[in-house]
Amino acid sequence: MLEAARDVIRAKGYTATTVDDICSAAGVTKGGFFHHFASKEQLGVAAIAAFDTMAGALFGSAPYQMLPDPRDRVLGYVDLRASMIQGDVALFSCLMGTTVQEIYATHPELRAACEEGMSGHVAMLARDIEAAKQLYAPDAHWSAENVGYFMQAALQGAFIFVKVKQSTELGRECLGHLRRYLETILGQPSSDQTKERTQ
Amino acid sequence: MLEAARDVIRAKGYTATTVDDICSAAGVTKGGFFHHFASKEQLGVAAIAAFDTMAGALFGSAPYQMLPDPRDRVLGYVDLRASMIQGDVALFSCLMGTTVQEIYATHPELRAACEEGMSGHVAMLARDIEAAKQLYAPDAHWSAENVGYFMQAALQGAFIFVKVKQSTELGRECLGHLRRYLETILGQPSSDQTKERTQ
DNA sequence: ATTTACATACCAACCAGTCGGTATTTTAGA
DNA sequence: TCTAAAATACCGACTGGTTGGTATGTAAAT
Repeated sequence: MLEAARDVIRAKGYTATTVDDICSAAGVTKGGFFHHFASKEQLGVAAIAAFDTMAGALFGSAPYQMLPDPRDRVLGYVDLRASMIQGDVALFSCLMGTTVQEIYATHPELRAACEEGMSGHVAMLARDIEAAKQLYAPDAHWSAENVGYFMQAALQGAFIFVKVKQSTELGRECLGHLRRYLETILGQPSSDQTKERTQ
Repeated sequence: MLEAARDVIRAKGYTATTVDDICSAAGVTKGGFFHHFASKEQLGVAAIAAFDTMAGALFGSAPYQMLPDPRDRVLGYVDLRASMIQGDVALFSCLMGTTVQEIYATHPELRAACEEGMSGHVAMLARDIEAAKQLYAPDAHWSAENVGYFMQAALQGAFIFVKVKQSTELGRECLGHLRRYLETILGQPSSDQTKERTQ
């Protein structure tokens, strides 16, 4: 049911998604729906929380987490996200980024759920960024948390352009620029895989 | 009427915006509305076209366009956008970026209108980027158009985080990172205004 | 006289949420 | 262990309000 909501909302947007849409996608009836959720908004909050948990598990157990160098982990995150940009955009885009655009001013609880999920994700990234900064750019005058937000902003923006231009390649290329920026501020990488990444 | 649509849609999203919302915001009745527009979707297309025209005029006549160095014009664009990130997010965010998130899969005409507007905007940017590349990074293996898309992606993502975190400062800081990236790939700037921009 | 620019009243479809009821599972007592 | 009761899970018809869009009318402009 939360999975059905996740997929339908990413495809149609939160407001355009009806409770009946979710019910038929999940194979339940309206009575069953409102037995579990007090309102459509509460389902949204639950779906966002579930999405956040899933994302945390996905990236927390990703292979790049095993890399010893924190800079490699930061770049590994970007590479993994780039590799996920393929196929249907509704299946790899971010439920929170999609939802918050519509409801930030009208549904405070949903907005708060998005904020918690996204801030937590950035905090996870910021740990590796901070460690990499200590190693490679200790004197830089940017904050790790801020770089984390910029990474997510570039990612969310990439999703938007995948939707506008209907091109996953464009999304991957945006992440290529993000990667090059991170390489720059975290010092030059040891290998020369940089050139390959940037076409 | 198009202005009313522009502001209401940026605040509530396209789907949640009702025709009555726009009518009361514009001081017209429903009859008047449907005299000028065949449907809600057609109004959306017209509002996006008007928004695009306005944006083209705004940036086309901005002071930074007079700068002789194309690199300064690219950075001037980013600075202008950063300076616009203040106050109510509904008044400086992008109608197309907001709308396309919701309707990319359900309203093909609206999506096409967003694509045309955003691609055109990127093309405008790409001219200056290309000129700056010729001057400062002729051998770089990125395309000016691609950098333009990345700039817009970072900008759109910054808008999302202003909405999520309700902080215009965060948005400006994201553009600070974008600026630093552009400085890097277009060569170091002659003046030392870089440090000021990055806090 | 005809078109344009609006207004008013209205409609059919749709929406989130309700309500009474039923099947299933869990709990509790003998 | 068997059973009564209570809680839970789920169903599907219904509702009151809303929505995009229409039909009809009117005043001004061309």
